[in-house]
Amino acid sequence: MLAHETADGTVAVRLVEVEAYRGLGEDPGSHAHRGPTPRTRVMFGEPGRLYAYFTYGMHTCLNVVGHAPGAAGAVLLRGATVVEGLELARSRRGGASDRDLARGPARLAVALGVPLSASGADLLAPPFRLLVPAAPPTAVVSTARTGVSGAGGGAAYPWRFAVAGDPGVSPYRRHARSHD
DNA sequence: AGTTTGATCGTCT
DNA sequence: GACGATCAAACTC
Repeated sequence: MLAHETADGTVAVRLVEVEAYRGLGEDPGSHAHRGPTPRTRVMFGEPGRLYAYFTYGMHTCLNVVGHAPGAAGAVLLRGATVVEGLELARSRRGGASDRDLARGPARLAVALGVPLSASGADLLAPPFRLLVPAAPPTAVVSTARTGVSGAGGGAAYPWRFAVAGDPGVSPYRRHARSHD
């Protein structure tokens, strides 16, 4: 579960879909594939931090940095259901259905009210709160990652993990520009 | 210094 | 199912 507190209040979500990315040549789909850059440097640092990036000219997506010592990597938060601050999440998402409030990585960032500038923040300290449920979900499925182009998008990297059948899981989409 | 591309979403058909 | 929005980072001269 991840919570974020602002002057407007607190929104908390239960994460039901994530994707894993690694760095340094091990994972062609990762932003950290070619080593650290100003944007991705946080992926090479302390686990438990936020890696937020801006994409498609208008969207912010959130990752939790997490990897073995000396490695690099992060987990993209792709889908969630709102468990606290429902009214605030609704107002931020302007008219979307309750199911769609945090169903998708960019929607999730909007619902939580996390700005791009928060990248690098410690998710274990205020205004954030990140915790693992006492009873982890049992029916977790792994599939190919969503929207990833090139070699990282195939079945070679089945690093998308979702709670089976949960309404907060986003629909699978293949990469927008992969034609045949 | 110029070009390309995207870990997406909402809207329209 | 298809497409446009919109811009920063990364890549190519």
